[in-house]
Amino acid sequence: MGRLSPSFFARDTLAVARDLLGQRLVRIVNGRRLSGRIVEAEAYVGEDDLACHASRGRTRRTEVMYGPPGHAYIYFIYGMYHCLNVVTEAEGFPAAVLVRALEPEEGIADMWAYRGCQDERELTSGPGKLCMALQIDRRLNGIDLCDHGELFLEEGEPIAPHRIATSTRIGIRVPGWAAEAPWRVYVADSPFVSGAPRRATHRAMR
DNA sequence: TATACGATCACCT
DNA sequence: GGTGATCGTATAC
Repeated sequence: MGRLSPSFFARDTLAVARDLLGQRLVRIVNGRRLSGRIVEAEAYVGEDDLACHASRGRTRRTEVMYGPPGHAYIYFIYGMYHCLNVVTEAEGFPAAVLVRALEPEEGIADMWAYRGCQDERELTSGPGKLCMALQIDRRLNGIDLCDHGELFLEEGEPIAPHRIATSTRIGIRVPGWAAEAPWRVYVADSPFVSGAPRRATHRAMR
């Protein structure tokens, strides 16, 4: 399987978010492959987007988002969870896609152990959950996903456009348009998106 | 140095 | 529907 290349990520962030649906996130742990197809993602775009961590400028934390596309921006949140993003757009412009949910494929037995849950839909149906299931933490912050041995992205089958829906981003409470921007994309009929099962409230993309 | 809070989750009613 | 856990980060003193 081919890996996604830097040119895939050096594009408009919303386009990257949409095109990441169906691609395979792969993590190697103890020589074993843990993987799943991406079914939910969110775009965070530049300093003008108040929901984006870079809205407060360039700091040690946000440094990676200003760097080259295709690198991993991994942050620690709520004292106990990690979230995985992929840096997008040209180097120097801070933007990234948050990977919010996967459909588990390989290494599911290992994911059970790392997650300690009973329902397969709970393994990777949220940004914090998928980082637990795939043993992703800040030690991997800043790595190049296009050239790394233990965390990378492989080409998967594309998702048909009529299966893709959009919504506002989850957990965003900021003033202005950022809270209303429909920059979450997900596979509408997947049981593995966060919060599923849910009623479809947003129309599919054209 | 001190403090408030978050791109979440699990468990409660 | 609601809330506590738990700590790095940004920001204020």
